[in-house]
Amino acid sequence: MTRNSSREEWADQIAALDSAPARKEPITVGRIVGTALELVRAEGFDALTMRRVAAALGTGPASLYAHVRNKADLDDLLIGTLSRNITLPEPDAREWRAQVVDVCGQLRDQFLRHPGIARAALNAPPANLDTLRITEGLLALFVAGGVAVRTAAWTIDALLLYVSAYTVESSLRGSVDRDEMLARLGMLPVNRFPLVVEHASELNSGEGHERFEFALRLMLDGLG
Amino acid sequence: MTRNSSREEWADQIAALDSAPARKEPITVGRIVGTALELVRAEGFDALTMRRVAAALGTGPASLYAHVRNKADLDDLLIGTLSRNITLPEPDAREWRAQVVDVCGQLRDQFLRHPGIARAALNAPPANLDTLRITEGLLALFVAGGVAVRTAAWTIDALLLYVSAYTVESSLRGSVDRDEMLARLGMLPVNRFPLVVEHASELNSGEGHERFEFALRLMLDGLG
DNA sequence: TTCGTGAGTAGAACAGTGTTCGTGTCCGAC
DNA sequence: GTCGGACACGAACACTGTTCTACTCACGAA
Repeated sequence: MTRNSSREEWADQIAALDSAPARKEPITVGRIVGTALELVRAEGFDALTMRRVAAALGTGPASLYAHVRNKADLDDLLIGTLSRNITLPEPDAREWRAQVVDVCGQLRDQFLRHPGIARAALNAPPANLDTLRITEGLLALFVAGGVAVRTAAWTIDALLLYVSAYTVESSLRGSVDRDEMLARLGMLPVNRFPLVVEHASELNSGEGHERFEFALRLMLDGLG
Repeated sequence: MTRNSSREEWADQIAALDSAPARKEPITVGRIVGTALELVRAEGFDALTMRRVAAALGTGPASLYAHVRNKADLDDLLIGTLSRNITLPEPDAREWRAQVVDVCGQLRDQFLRHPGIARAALNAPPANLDTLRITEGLLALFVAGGVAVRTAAWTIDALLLYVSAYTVESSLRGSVDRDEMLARLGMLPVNRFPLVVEHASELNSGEGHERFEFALRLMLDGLG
């Protein structure tokens, strides 16, 4: 050990006075998922890169691959943790439909709180344990409502697909300029788009999540 | 001009005997979209790269940006051309539902023929002229069926979202190992997933596009 | 106490990606 | 015939996910 190297060590130790407490806590899957989720919440799904997560943890991207197989694997973990936040109600045969709508609403809100993450939900494998928990819970609601299992399974499939698609779309149009949209529709040639032009305002109607709940009711009211 | 350079020119001219006819035809938006679509059809949406498209056209990626604003712009053009392939039926009040199902089926097939392109459809701006043509056509069918315009508009929105989500999902699971899936479901703890385990086969049922048509009927049968 | 040993960490690099800059080149209109 | 402007494109930039390869360092065995 030369004098120089001991000097460097000395400097490192001094620098470690600040960074040590951050460096010391080991990298775990939990910390990775946590910072990733926070990153998505703050800057959207496109900002979620291995480098950004690693940097937020004070390290390089290579360190993450000891705990996570892939970026795709990380995505699955994210939607898993999101799914774990969903509370499944005790089935009540008299208002099972409202309970289903509530669960879907929870999912929607979880997804919208983390803009763009629904894209990961569409790509996630259907065998994920946490999403299966939701499927189980929804299935129980349908069974309580007296719906045949096969019908219930297919309806649940459609519902979850719709929730994902809805959240994907509505999280990338951040508060659409409805006026702008109406103006554009107004510019269309009436002979080619008679209905669209005439009912432009109806096409763009729907406050908050009206369209969302409408679609859910559409699928549920035909059952039982 | 040295002798050498004229030699090079000579060599270039000889080489041009083959590449000239390919080089001569100018790059147009149509040729870009065509080769891009063919690329997606052959190798999937992930293989759609500016570089790949440019290479297939015998040039570099920079050349594309004279005709296309973005990759996102190219994606929009692609789903535009796909939408233009949809044939809209003349509304028949007696079987308007079947007509709607048919149009959605055309869309589904177009998307599945180009695996993964549905992801672009979800991100496409709703003001696209070609998709508005489809909206107009569907709206006409609903109006012929006596459905209120606002209800029709919202239902169409839900339908198109579902079609996109369905095709996204079913184009990335290339012929799922249903046996594998059933085996995994069988390994689940019965106390936590009683319904899923018991009805595993029902959960994975559905041949061809049965689930697809079921979901469409689900949304349509509640109307009118 | 000393010595591995193996898991966890991380720097550097690779093959890709979308996109832009500046230079070139060639065709058509004056 | 000459000029101008649209088009084409090589090179480069800032990114991305991922892997290779060293390297540290705490823990248990001899």
